[in-house]
Amino acid sequence: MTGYYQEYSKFLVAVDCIIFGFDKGELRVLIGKRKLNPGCGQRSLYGGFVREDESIEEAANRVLYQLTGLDHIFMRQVGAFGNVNRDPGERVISIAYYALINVNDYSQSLQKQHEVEWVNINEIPTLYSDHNLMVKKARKMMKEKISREPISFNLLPELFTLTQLQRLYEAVNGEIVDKRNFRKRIKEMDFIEKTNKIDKTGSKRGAYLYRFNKTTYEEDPNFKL
Amino acid sequence: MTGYYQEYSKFLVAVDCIIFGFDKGELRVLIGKRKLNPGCGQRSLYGGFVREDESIEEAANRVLYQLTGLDHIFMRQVGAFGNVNRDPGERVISIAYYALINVNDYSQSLQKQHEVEWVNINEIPTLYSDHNLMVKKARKMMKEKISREPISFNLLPELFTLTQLQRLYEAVNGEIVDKRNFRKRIKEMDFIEKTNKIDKTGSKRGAYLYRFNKTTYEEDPNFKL
DNA sequence: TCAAAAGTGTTAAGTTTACACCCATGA
DNA sequence: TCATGGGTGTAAACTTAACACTTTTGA
Repeated sequence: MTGYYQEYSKFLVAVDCIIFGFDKGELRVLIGKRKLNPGCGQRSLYGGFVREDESIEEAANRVLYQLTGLDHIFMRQVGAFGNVNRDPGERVISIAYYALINVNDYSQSLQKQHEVEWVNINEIPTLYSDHNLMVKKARKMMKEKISREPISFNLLPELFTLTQLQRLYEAVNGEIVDKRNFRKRIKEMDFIEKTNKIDKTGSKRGAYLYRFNKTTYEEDPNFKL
Repeated sequence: MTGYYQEYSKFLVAVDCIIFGFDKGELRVLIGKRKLNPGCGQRSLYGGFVREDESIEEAANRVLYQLTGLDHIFMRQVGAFGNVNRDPGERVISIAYYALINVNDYSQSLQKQHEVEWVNINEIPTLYSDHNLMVKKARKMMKEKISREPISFNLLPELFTLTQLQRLYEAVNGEIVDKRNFRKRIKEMDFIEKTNKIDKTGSKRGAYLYRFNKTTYEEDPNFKL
């Protein structure tokens, strides 16, 4: 023991991830099955313990990488959860992070391997420990942020149609919006660029594909949806 | 050792408090001097280590009580700070909380005893470790919240004038607002009640004192400033 | 009597909302 | 040919912002 603060208690610290995805018009969360005892087999968020040589943010990135094979995932801290008995095994302080990923980037095989599945945000089952609370807070924070900052694009493919983008906002906000009003606002944001490519998978006529231009956004960050 | 998770590392966990006050038209933060080594004597937020028998929220309440002698302080979590080398002594993961108090409730003697002082939010000196970051994030979160929820009253005496309330909003948002427009919006909020008392300390003429009615607010929570 | 803060309404500008039809295509 | 989703503009309602003078009173 070489520390300065020897008289104080130490705690296990974990990270838990609320991973949002958008598919078939639904906002979804990756829910897994707990691999450790106690509570082995219960439905749970995916998480892991923080190691001595990494920051909590690095731990969250590591855990996300373990699960998805993806790097540089958009991620924000939800907060620390530290009730004394929140974990039935032993005291654990857990830091929750939410992440936004494009469901197409996540391989089916890794999904099966880790026994995780996409669950509609409105149909989350009872989860291990206080994970339902974490999901609730993450959802609220994400909803706030998505209307002020252009983070929605993390949930979509690089090229997307305006209808996809609209459905995403509708799913997040839980209310449908008027198509013409929505598109009017999009037109005012120069950083949502129309390409000359057309997506024919969603309709017979086809819809123009758009792209988020980060550089243009940073020149004039006037986002509001 | 009786835990389930024996193979994982444990960490010191602390709480640090960003205590906001409003006085003489200024938004201020309580800044102290660090009592422990390393960094003893440096300017710092007030904090303390989490104990085994308390949640992190309880720890924050305890620390706030130690410092101010006040209970039931309005408090919200800012987030967890967990870089590996954030504390020069030993690895410490710290959870920051911001608190709102009425400066009149805080006795001068306790203030001297703990060697803390109110510092204008725009003149915060370099603080220990990552405490400047914590203050910055706390300020941002508080600013967001104060315009959506009626938390400003925690910074004011029970009875306050509309000018005081306006100055508070101006200090938090960093911009002055039009008096007539401000008062118009106040009038629409029934839970900000005019009393028949008059404060004569701020002007010769005197100004009506108002009060926040929590019950009325909860019946119709239509706050927006 | 005058300096200093309290109190009070109206109008223009800007933003948000409501609303309906034609288009292109594959089945 | 028709069902399906793609694409487009205008007017009314509402919200926000700009703006100036009178009142009260203690020094």
